[in-house]
Amino acid sequence: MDIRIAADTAARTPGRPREFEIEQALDKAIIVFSAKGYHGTSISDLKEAMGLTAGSLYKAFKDKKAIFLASFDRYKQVRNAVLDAELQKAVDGRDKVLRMLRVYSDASLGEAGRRGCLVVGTAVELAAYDTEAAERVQASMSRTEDLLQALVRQGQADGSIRSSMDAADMARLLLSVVYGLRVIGKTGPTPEHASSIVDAAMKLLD
Amino acid sequence: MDIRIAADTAARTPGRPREFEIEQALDKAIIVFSAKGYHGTSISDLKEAMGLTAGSLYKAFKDKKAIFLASFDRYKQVRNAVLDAELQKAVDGRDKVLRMLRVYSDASLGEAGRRGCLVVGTAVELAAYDTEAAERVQASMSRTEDLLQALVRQGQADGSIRSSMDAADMARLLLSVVYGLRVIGKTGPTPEHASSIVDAAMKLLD
DNA sequence: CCTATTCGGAAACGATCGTTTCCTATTAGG
DNA sequence: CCTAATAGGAAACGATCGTTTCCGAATAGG
Repeated sequence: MDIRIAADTAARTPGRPREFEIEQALDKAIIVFSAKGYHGTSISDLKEAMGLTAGSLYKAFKDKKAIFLASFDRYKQVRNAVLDAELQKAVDGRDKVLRMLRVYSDASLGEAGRRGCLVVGTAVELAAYDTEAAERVQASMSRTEDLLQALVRQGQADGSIRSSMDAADMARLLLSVVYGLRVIGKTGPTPEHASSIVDAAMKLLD
Repeated sequence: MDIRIAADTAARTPGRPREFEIEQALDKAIIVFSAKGYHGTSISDLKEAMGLTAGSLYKAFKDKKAIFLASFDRYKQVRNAVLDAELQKAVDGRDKVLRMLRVYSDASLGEAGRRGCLVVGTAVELAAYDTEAAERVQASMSRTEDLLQALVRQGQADGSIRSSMDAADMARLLLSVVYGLRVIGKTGPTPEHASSIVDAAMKLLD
């Protein structure tokens, strides 16, 4: 069985092999889509940013929409990895919430902040009339809300977060705060500005 | 002097008079721009929504960008009027904050919520590379933040809001909450969902 | 009444959009 | 070594984009 698996992983697809890494190309696409939005990004923009010709693009992806959705999925994967790594450093529930807020507030600063969040961007630009985009946004938002709620519950269980407020309500408010941070980040707040929002939000946990 | 003013207001411009009201047309444009964004809205979309031909559009506005900016300004004017009317009903500072949050939360529900906020949409889609759009977004956000801060200070002065937290910090957090509400509204939260966010935010004032 | 000016509307403009085609290059398998 | 299959790349596709032009209709001022 090991042999068969080894053979499978070693197996190459027939024909000329691709000369670029899909994920690296998507990382470039994410930057363009985040800054200019879906409709504001042309295939020419993507060709330049990803260093590919139209032929290679359309062999790797069905159409522009597929490039966008793949970028969205890759974005979620990368951001979730950053978040998970940060959460592992936390000592209790309250610390986890704090670190999560800081991940969002850091992402809202400077160049990355002006570039923006692909989830927020997709929600604002596409969710109203594109079902596929709306589903991914909805799933992403639910996931983030659920995570926040779990962190709050953990903090309430370990005593680091007050239990006098419903965890679900607290999570929804914090969800609103993090997306708001991403919106405010588009016009470039100062680090002090962003961290004051995080600090104020944390007072809710007392 | 009264006579001169009356003559001025009565003065008509030469040539054939315009057959539509600019502000009514802009109200239609706002709906389209909010739902589909700037780049997602074509001149054909605007023609259909506003009930105009390209000729009339380009005689009333320099170009597509000018239509958008005029829509943005009109949107701000309309929303500010709604907000001001609501604030006048309030009995104290805390009540003003509550009513302001409710104005945003109401706007985030149902069809209007899915359509979205033109300020948030412009921030997300255009602010990163369009200076003119970024300036208006920045001005709008600052104005909203300043208003929130003034309301909080008023509440702290009349004793309806706790003074143990800095008004500027509180205002920034609430600013983040209202923009977050608008983002969440794009995927259609339930009224209970939205009002639970408002209720949770109000607990910050205790 | 005549002239100047603006509007409404249809048609047409070049530019750019997203996408496809076609040819060559490069690989795997028999 | 030959065949099948895929990738890279340039050129070209029809469609749609934002915008302009042109013409008849409607108004104000002299």
